[in-house]
Amino acid sequence: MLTERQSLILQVIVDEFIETAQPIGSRNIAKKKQITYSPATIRNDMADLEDSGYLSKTHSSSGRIPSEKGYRFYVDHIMSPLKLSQEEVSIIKGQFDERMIELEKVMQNSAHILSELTKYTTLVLGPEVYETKLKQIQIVPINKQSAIAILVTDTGHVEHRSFAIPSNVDQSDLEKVVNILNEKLVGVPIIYLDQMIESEVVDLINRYTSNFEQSYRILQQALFGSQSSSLYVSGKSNILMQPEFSDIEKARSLFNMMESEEQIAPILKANKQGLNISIGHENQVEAMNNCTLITATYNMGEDQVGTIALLGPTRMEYAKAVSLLDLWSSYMSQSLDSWFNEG
Amino acid sequence: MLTERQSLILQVIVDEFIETAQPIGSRNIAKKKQITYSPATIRNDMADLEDSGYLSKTHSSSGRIPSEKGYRFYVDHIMSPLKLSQEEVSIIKGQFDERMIELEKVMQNSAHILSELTKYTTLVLGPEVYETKLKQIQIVPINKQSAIAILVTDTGHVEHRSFAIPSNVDQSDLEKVVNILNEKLVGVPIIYLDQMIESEVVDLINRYTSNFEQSYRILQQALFGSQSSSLYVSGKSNILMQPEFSDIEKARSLFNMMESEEQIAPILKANKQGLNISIGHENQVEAMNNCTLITATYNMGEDQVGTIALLGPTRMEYAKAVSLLDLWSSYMSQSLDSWFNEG
DNA sequence: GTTAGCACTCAATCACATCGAGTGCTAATT
DNA sequence: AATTAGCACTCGATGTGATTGAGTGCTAAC
Repeated sequence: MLTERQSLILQVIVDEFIETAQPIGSRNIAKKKQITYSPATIRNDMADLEDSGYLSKTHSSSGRIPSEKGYRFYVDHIMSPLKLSQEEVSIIKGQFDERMIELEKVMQNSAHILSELTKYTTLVLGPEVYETKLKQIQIVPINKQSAIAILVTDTGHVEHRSFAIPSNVDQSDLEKVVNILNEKLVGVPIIYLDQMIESEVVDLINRYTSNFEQSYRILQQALFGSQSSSLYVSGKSNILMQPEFSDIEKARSLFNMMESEEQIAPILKANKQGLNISIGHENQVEAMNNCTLITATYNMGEDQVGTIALLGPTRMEYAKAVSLLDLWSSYMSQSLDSWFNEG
Repeated sequence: MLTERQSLILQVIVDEFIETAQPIGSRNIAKKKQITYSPATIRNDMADLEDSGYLSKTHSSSGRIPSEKGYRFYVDHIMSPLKLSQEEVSIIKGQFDERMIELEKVMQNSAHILSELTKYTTLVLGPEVYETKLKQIQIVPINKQSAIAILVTDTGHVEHRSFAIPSNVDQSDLEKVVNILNEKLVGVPIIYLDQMIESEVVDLINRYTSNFEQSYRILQQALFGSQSSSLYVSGKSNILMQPEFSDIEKARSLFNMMESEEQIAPILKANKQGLNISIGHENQVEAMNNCTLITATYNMGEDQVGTIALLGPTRMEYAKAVSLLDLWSSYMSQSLDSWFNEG
């Protein structure tokens, strides 16, 4: 375990490095007013900290920089939550002051605001569509051969998908099916729609329409095919501002990763309830090996419904990032609660 | 005007520079098999070309690189359209083979495909919503105080917007309004909706509902407020691969520009019918001063409905880019025609 | 009009010296 | 025993020439 003094030195080094991105030497540490020891003493502790893996050097006679283990210790044992400025608090709060109607807009705005406040990239993963409930199904024919199915959920989410109408399916068949679906399925969680249809609706449809097979299968495919997920990313270009990504190659690989939703969504989903910090190689994905990802979940009642995350260099302003995410997710959870209680 | 030989030399320099991004010297030009002159002769012509502004040097004893004027001449007078490979043609064609249902998906895919083929950034601006016709209006109440208005156009575009329901407006009022709107307005171009409502529908609504003022105004605001435009961008990170953007600052300013739709859309719209090439400072926006933007419009019958564009460094593969855009926009126009004739 | 020849320019590269912020270690001090 | 002062040492960063080589412009010859 670290001594009191070692811990203090580690703290100074991490704080300083977060700010300057430069290796820190013993003399500079000694100048800090919290520090009452001579450079030599500090050097000894620094050597110990390096031996136990909390610090490392860029070359044999350079100052020290925190290792991933060092950040980990800082995050777990040293860091204290940052008091956010009045302005920061009110920007986030303001976001939730208006009546929330469309969840998607809120998430979009949130991503934007947080990336502005932190200068990191913000990722917001909304509630899975199938965790919400069906509000209404609509079919809008576009021309003789095609139509659009629109599905609205109780979160105000609108999902739509086009499909071709086979020539032997009459439009009135489709209408009947839609009517039945609406009658029976409104209020059902999207995740249960499939089972529900099989168990309750199939017979009914068969009774009323002649072309059940086609009209139903088509609809099913259109509505329950690949769910468009709800990932909002903002401030991608902030990454370019970080000196650790002045190496174009690193920036490129991160950008490539962020362009594919399929890669990011599972990473965000994998995190547990509450706050999670993944530092450097704790991230499985190689492109993120010199990044830190901080995720926070938000809830609806007891259930975790979504995740928000900040992605930055390992040299991240941990205290600020954590405080902002904490604040945001509590507002968000609260907002979701009142939304569903009033609604 | 340029002599035959000067033009040839310019062509070699531009072609070579496009490929290598390095200044070209007279000896290297002389080695080309199309060239039958000695380095000294070429040097004289190069000096002339520099005097008249078609070439420039990076320093006093370096080879030459094309100036913007040089590119302009190349594009206007030298370049011949590139024969696309069988593969490229079939990738683009394949895109339009399936029956087109949702215009948006087509545009999304197109942006993706073209950025893959060119390694430049692709921007696709879809038909303005107001240029298309109304297919249907729907209102889906989410809870007591809020609802979502959904508008479907004949291009398969789905627009939705949430709004709060004032307490004194009954849901049945809204429904009546929606019914009237649908009866009277289906098939009307979105751009005329506003006038049409004032001239034809207002009286009717007043006759049937008690709370016309609120219900109508709300709907109007929801439906005809800020139109979400339809800009699709793909391959942004390709920019990072170009050596001219290894200067992080330039990359950053481009990224910032591309993050705001408000900045890009007008630029794309400003271009005239057909193919347009804006080289370097011909672009008004400062961030694009070392870029070339090639835009092509696509049509529906006689009317220009949208724009597709490639954004790359001024050192762009002009011939290929132009050929690809030409091919794409002809397929697209054709596809749109058959869509509206069959539909 | 074209080309050979030549002096000249300048970025790029390398070798070398210098500087200074930093270290590790030892011996003195508290 | 813990701390500190002192000192030799390391190594990146910076600066200075020297060298190289790809390029030019100009002049004179073809």
